[in-house]
Amino acid sequence: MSSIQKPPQRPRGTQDMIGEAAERFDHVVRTFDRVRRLHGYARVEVPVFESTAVFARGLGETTDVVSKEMYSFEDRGGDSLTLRPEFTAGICRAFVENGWQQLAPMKLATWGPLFRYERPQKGRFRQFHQLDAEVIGAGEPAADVEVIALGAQLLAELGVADRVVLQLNTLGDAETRGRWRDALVAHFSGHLDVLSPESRERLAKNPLRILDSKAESDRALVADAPRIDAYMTAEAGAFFERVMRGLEASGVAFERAPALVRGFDYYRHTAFEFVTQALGAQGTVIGGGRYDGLIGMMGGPETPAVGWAGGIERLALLAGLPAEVRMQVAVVAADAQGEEAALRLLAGLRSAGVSAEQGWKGNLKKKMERAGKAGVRLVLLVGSDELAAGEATLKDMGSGEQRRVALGEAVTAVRARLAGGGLWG
RNA sequence: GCGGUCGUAGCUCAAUUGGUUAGAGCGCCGGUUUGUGGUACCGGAGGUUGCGGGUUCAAUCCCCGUCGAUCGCCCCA
Repeated sequence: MSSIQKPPQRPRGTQDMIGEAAERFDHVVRTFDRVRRLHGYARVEVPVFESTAVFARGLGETTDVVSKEMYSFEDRGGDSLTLRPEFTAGICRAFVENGWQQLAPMKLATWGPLFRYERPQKGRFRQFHQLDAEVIGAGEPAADVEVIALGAQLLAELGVADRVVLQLNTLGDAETRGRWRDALVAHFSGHLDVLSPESRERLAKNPLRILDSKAESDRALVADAPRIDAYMTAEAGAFFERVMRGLEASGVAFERAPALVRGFDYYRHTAFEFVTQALGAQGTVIGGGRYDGLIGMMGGPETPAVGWAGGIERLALLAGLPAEVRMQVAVVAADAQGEEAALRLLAGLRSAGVSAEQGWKGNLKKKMERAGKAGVRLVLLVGSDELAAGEATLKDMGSGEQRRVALGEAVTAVRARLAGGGLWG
């Protein structure tokens, strides 16, 4: 007889969550869902996997995500598919495919799992989860302000705003970005001998990246590298100016981060990150920017857009535990005769909107013990004694007091007690 | 993909310079007589020391590999 030799193990970089971790995760998602409604973002659902080309073209062929981190596979029909490594490209694909430009401007929000084949670390997983917000079809700086304000309020509602700062930069328009890039390449190319190996690599792939190099040897070079402001077109400069003014008017604090550069090729103009010191190397909790060229590049109508993604695991690590959610009432049958009455009470409580659990395991003592551990405020007890009088016993687990109530009024009595704080009796 | 640290019960950790039945707290299960929880007392289950090799009379401890976690790099949320 053969048996499984080793119990299966969860794949590297994935997680099983229960208890506190699961509650924190859920708390982030629920807070996001509440706040995005306040801001008028509609829910959008897109597939977890797409044709590989959606991401390969959208993110830029040379980015790490595309060149070595995608979970790509061939399905049985021979098509190359990829588990989504980010949200934006898929949403844009949907926008183009379904002709959503008729609905523009659209404010969309979603959340769910993403996949990247990376070496796991604290706050970095192979299956991870993001919140996502996009404003599509709006080229006005007010849209940038709008979407950033959503992030700011989310952080405030999660109670982490004091540990997170908003770093803001602009990459300018296509012309600005191109000229600045050329200047940077020229600057760094003149000092190849000093440049760190990592940055020499970046020079070819994404020279802007060198600006936030952590290598000691790059520091001096970076310090006198050309700054974007010198290459900014008048239009791009004015745009950024209006974004900053808008944030100030919205009460969103930020700091200018001239070295902030985002990874994917599609970013233009505004780039921003909400960053914390509290999570080590993975300090970016929300990141995003404007990507005016992406939808046109995908074959759709030229459509400006801005958006961001937030790491749920990272936010959950920062945010405190939500207020404890506990069962309000436990219904307990004292003996076999009380079981049906207990089920009736349970159903009555639940349909009246009272969270209720039943004790079904063990003797009465055990059931009470479990009720105590569950932290319920009240216990409704029914057995043959109570039934003989058409009543149930209502017990307050805080004070230990108990009294009889008529079966027909038990639900009302429970609600009054829960709402009340009113005196017993 | 690169470098460092770590891996003992469900959880947090112990175990003298390698030495014989690997311990504790918490948690879990049961009990302290009859229909009542939280505190207290008693008892119990649970570990092939991540896995696989090697050195040794003897390995949780030393060596190698592997898997996983963790810190930094890279990248990014």
